Amino acid sequence: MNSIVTLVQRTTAATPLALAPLNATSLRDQAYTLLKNAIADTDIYDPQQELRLDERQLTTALGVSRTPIREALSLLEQEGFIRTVPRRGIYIIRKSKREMIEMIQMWAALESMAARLATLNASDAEIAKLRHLFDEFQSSPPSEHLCEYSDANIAFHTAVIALGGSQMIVDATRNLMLHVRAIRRATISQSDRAARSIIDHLKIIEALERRDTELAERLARQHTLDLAAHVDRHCGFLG
Amino acid sequence: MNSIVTLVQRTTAATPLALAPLNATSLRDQAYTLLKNAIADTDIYDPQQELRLDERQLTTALGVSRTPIREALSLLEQEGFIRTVPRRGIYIIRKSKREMIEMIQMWAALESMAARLATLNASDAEIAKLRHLFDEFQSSPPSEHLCEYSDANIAFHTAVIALGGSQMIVDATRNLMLHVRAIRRATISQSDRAARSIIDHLKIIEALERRDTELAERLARQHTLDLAAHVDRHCGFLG
DNA sequence: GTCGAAATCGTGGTATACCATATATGAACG
DNA sequence: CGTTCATATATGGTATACCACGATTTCGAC
Repeated sequence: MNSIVTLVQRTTAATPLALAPLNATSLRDQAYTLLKNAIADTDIYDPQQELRLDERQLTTALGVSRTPIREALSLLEQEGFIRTVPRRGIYIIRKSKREMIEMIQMWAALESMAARLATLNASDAEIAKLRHLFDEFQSSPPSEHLCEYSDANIAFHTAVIALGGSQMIVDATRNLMLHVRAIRRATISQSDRAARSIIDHLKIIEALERRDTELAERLARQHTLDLAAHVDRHCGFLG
Repeated sequence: MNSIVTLVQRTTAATPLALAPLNATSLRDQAYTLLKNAIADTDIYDPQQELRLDERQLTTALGVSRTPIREALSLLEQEGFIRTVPRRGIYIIRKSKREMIEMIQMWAALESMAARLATLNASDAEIAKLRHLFDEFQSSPPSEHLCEYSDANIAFHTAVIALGGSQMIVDATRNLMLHVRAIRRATISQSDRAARSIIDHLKIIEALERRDTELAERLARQHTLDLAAHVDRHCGFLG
């Protein structure tokens, strides 16, 4: 592959918006992002879903050699999204119920710590923005637009974590999110979780506003641990 | 490299103990483990320390080609141990003070969650073993053997996390440990932290034994947050 | 002697060929 | 018809050659 082709490829692929970081990212990173998004958008808990990846096939699909593909797959394997079995293939991992619960518990630990830090470090303005996130959902019951509510739900938790101001926690939570998202989609429509969820969220916001460190931490933790308990009871379809 | 040489290399390198998993690990994984340990054993906060790695140099040192080396380095980069700068080199990362504090806070979040889970799920026998870990240090003051105390200190925290029963938390904490270990080594000898540390640990053990979920969680969190505050005050040598 | 341009070199990124071996396939033999 | 062993094939692992590009050095002009 000569330089012109390489340049064209990079230019076209690295311009999802006009504002590219000026430096073309490596093919490895592009492949990594692409594959990660693809996996995140796949309903891996559909029993019909094909979970096997093929290195050679990906190279032709993405138009690059095996090297950057393999490096990207190595990263995804370390993050627990895929598993490579020598001489068998590369498979997207279906998380077991136990693993899913552990991830939610870990999420609870990190978000509650973020809530604690938020009461100590976040500005009033930042906390106020959090409340605005939910204004639109107070007017109408969430059962009418579950899909948007699910997005707002995720946005709320992401915002709380960002409020904590710890980049380390933000990064650690991002991958957990991708794993848990599929389950959250499935559980939000069950029973009356959406309504209860809003109440919980408002209480968390109030605790943050009052700078009640212990309460905010406890509420954030318990809210997510409730999800873990719910998954434990009602998600038998997980391994 | 022919097959015999490869076989010999694998056999010798994969036998730290007689009980190898029967399947020789890949060169990538061997290089990964080797480099990770090497970095962990390096005093990266010594200003004199050379922090630059060289791919080609590593290949001759380990006797393998660049490919497995590069894949191993990719993993280490994702874990935050190194950073590759195109056309400049690969550098071991020195964590800033802020990053170090964030890691300790994250540690606090995860260990306190593990303590919570331990009160709910661990057996009495497992908790009892935790107390035995510290029997030897009750007889003589820890100031007399700080080095061993530091090891025991790490062993205690690792044991609490294991007691939680969450493999996810155990894995997430393992890398944090490597990063924090260097600092813990430096801080344990300062002031009277060792003595206070033992008192804290005993209180945590008591809470676990009494199955006091909230207390165990709170003590574990506060103990580690104290370390974060200590680093914040006394570790100006960090970036 | 100094500044700048050109050549060289060093380094990470990529492509590709080759290797080892588990699994699959099928033929031969009972 | 079933079992077994040899061959083929597929797949991940590794080695290596090449490339692009920035840093450094070198050399020449002023």
